[in-house]
Amino acid sequence: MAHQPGTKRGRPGYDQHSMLVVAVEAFNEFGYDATSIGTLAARLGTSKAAIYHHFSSKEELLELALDEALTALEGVLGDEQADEGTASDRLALVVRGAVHVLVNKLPYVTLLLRVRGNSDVERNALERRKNFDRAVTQLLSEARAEGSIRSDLDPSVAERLLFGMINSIVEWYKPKSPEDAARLADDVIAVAFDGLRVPR
Amino acid sequence: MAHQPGTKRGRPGYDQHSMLVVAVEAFNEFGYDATSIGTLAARLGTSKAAIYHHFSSKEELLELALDEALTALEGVLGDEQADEGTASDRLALVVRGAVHVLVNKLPYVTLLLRVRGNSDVERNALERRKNFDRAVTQLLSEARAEGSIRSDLDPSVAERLLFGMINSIVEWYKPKSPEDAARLADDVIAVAFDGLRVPR
DNA sequence: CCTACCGATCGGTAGG
DNA sequence: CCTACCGATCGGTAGG
Repeated sequence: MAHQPGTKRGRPGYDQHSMLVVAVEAFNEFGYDATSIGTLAARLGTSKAAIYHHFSSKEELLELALDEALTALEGVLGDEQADEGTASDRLALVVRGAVHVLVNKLPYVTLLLRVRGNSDVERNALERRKNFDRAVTQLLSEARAEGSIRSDLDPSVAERLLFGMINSIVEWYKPKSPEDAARLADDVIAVAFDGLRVPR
Repeated sequence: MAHQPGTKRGRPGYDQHSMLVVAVEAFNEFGYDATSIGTLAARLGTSKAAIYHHFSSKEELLELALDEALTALEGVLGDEQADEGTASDRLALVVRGAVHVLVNKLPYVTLLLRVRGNSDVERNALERRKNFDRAVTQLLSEARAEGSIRSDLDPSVAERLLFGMINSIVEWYKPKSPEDAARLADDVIAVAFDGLRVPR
């Protein structure tokens, strides 16, 4: 910020972040490639040049949006590492944290999960996601060594199925109350750890 | 077919289906929108006009590919309805069948799962997916009424989490042997029904 | 921030 | 007369 907080100078237009919010919405609706800067300008009620005032390229919009999601997800791992509990407890903490990030950063995570690696920005984001998945796989291995996670299945397959379930939330979740998000995290943990079958 | 099977006339080029296979690969690699007919022609080693000989539009390529995935998935429901077992048994049959369709029709299902509804063809495909999901939700309700599925969670949330896990397979599965696909189906059923925790 | 544009490439089609 | 194309180019629109 180059000027005092709270003061407004120049036109009462968009700042970088409020423009990013609209852009990410459009990217999720039409797909990143299919969203032209022209379409975006129309949505914002500005010109294309107005967008290039805040961002140097279409890809910078994508990069900033992906970073928002990845920083939040990586933060969940930071919380976990500080914990003193068993691997199983820390795993539950990561699952709960990831569900909350998905819900709180829904549009950014949605965009992240659709990245395919078609550019350096996308490949970099995929690399950060891979590191996250590796850390969770490691946690699953530890929980398995503890005897709290079933041993008849490969930890990396388990990780993919677990986060396949978690990540799919972006496909259908409609933001409601914070209690709703906590309930969803409980449901995910219940299904992931104990399955759909009635608890025996 | 207008001529005898086995006979070849004209150039030994692509037929509609072999061209579709290459197109679907490209759509999954770059995204449907980001894949131009020109790029496709380059991959095929043909001209754009050669593609338009076999397909009336780019969208017809998408439509035929999506239909291949949807027909296979709908077939799984047909198998289930013929079964005489409990709802729980039929649900397991659908899960196993869906995993096999994902593996056997991997590129087509991958494409289907990335459809966002940006055209009539895409919206029609989403409608057929919704009908599939509705049928599975109904099956989960029946299994719950039977007492075989936990009752502390909404059947439609359960369906979304279950198929979120199943569908995520397209993000990482690399086709290997048929035994491998059967093993994957077993793993999915184990995690979905009994969870990651050690069986008590 | 706007208007006025650029080099290039898009999906699709012509005649042969 | 068929299937399977080619070289060239159309009117519009993309990101910048």
